[in-house]
Amino acid sequence: MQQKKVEQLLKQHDIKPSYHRIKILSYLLEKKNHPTADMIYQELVKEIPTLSKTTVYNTLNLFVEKNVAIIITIDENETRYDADISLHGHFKCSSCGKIYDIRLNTAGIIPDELEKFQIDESHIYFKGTCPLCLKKALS
Amino acid sequence: MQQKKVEQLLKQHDIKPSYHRIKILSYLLEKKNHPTADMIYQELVKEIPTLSKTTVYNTLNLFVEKNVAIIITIDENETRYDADISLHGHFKCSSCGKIYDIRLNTAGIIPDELEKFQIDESHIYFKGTCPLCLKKALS
DNA sequence: TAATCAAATTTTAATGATTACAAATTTAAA
DNA sequence: TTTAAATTTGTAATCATTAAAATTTGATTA
Repeated sequence: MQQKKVEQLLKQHDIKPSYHRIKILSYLLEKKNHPTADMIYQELVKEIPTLSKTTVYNTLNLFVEKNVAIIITIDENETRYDADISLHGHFKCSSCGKIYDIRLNTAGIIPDELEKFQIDESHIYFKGTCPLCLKKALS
Repeated sequence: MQQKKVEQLLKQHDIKPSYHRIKILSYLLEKKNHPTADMIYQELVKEIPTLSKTTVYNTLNLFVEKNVAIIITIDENETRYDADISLHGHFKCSSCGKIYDIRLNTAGIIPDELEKFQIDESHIYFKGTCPLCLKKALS
């Protein structure tokens, strides 16, 4: 996605598109790797040597608050971020650590039991071993 | 559940039923409140003044390893535990903090996309406001 | 009963992610 | 150009969890 589009996306969500914010959102949108704050920091600090980790945290918190990104908690003590805010699932491979996006048949996903509940977020994820790692385990 | 049953449950899972382990598992089974390690510690230390928090952590880790309990991660930095190891969902109320168990229609819950994946764990949870808090908000 | 040994528990200290806070810098408006 | 507000930075603090070593417990055997 071009920088222009990223700026627009930020503006649409009421966020002033500063240099760092554009960089961080671009990272999320391009890599689609559900990174931790630290992964983002480690990558961007190469380009922006003055970058502070606090800025990464501040920015991510702002993104979540303004609905530009969502938090994914699959493993304890490992907060990850995703700029795909649509309802979708995840699969984390315990072997290689990769997190896959899973398209869900969202019809009938909300249990009747929750009829009287106000649902703000839905999360579905799986853990196990991905096909690539299963294959490797055989050889 | 009587102590005898709890002891049996531990033995069935290859865990020597020590006093502390029985207490901690009983807590999980009776309260069904998806507690954090600290919640368990704060409650049990009243009865067992010498109890150490490390013991609670050690025990919970053992339970997870031996499949007596599962970890529930809904909010970041808040690891919770559940002795109900069956496939079921959760709802956490952002207002009162309570975590509800949700029975799921498990049929067709696994997406076709994961056919070639080996799935070890499935997690489904929702966040929002529970009926009780919705009602309170009106008055 | 006493001695022995492994398992369980405790204590203390370390780690690592995240946040708090104040200072410095940048941006944008007047 | 000046000034206020927003953003970013740096440092220190916090909190959950784990690591490592010491101690206790409890079962087993001599």
